Amino acid sequence: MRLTRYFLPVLKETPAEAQIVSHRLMLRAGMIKQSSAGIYSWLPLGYKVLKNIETIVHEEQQRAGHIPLLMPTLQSADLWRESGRYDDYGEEMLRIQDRHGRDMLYGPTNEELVTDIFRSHVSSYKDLPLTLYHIQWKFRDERRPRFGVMRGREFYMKDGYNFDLTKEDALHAYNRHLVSYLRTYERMGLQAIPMRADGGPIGGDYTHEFLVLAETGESEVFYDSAVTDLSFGDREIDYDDVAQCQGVLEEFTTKYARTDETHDEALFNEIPEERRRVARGIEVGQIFYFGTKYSDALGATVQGPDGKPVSVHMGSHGIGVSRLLGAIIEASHDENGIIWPEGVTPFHAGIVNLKQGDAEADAACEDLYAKMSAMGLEPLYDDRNERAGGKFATMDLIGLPWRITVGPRGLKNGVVELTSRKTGESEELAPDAALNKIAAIYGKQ
RNA sequence: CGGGGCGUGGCGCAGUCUGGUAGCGCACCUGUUUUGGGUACAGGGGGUCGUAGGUUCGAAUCCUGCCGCCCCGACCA
Repeated sequence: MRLTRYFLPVLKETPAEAQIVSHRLMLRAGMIKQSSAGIYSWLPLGYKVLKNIETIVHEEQQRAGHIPLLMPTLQSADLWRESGRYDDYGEEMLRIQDRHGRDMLYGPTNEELVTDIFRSHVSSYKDLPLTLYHIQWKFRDERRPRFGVMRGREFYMKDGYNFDLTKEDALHAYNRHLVSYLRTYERMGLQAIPMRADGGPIGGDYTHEFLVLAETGESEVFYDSAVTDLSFGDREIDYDDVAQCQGVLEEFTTKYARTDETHDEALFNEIPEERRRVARGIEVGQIFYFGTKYSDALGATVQGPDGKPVSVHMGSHGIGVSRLLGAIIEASHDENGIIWPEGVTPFHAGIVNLKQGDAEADAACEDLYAKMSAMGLEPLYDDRNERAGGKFATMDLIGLPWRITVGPRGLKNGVVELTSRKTGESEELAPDAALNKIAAIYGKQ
């Protein structure tokens, strides 16, 4: 993309309403525009990152054998009356009426809808196990939306639901989700620690929240520092292997890691003192096993081998896709702007032309741009007639991991400059060598 | 929902106390200049002062209602 043809409304000054760094940077980098309290338009750059994150979530869900579908945002109140949650959910649920006066609602979650789909079409134990998920906009009418996309009223979320014949099968689904979530967050350059959590209104004995450590996190967390040494890495996983999934769960959840909801001071104090950590975290996902709560309420049963109806065991699992943008920025930025992890960056690299209009510099940039595109990489070429300082400031703000700086001075010696956004380190390389290095980083060679 | 604060060109703000018909910086447009980390100068366009009502010869400014937004707390992906 050429910057002169793009829409990137960056701001030099920070809008007054933004208090935390991710919100400020998202506004300054032209990623979002607030529409009303807790509701945002996603401008091109923000939309691009949102879609990148969504893609990773889709890929990892499907790798784990989960099946995508799409349910509506607007739901009939009838199903919610049937489950008993129409009255229970309270003020956070946005209730509306259609022209016929029928009660509708903007879905805050989808247990009712997905269970309805299930009971309409699944009637035999042979159809199990089944895990359905979707990524869809949700609305929860927060009393006090804040922190930009981290606590919006409208938010984009992956929610999935597993249906199993037995508790054992459902617990394997639980483990499978925990494993797939570890992979998902790592691909985004995040360390998200599974922590024992509280069931809340969804209920359930088994539940973990995934937290990204950040000073601005809303939850207080207590953990053994050994958990931050754990990394999923690129190990092979067979998601059908019950023992392997169970093993990963044990590896990642045995050490003490809890939020303030479930914190146990006595257990915490058993950790060697030098490994005790009290910090803050951003919740970016949660998994539940809740048994037959919804299947009982909504009559989701299958016929077992003996011909008798059995309520299915269910769990639900969520990843806050829109919230993740804020969480990633909270975890990865500096005083000059965002530092995107390579897994989610909106463009693979920036090309800065230090002297727009100089025939040699223009030609070198065009050549880099064409070659990079041919390699399947997406560069952002700053071809504005701006001064170097302005171009560098923009690149730093929007946080592309790599920048190629092209100017007449370097070209005289046959080199361009390749700079890492994260370390700030630069090296001078022949243009093709710089390209090869970027291609290798993104596995395009 | 309790407490606090703020609404003035796209953004950041001054002006409000003490009423006299709107200003600064950034951004934008034109020209000159400059060009390896946000050049300098000159000219220019753009504002129902959140909104409705009231007081007054006269309201951004004083009074009242309403709306919107932000922060702290309690609650939540």
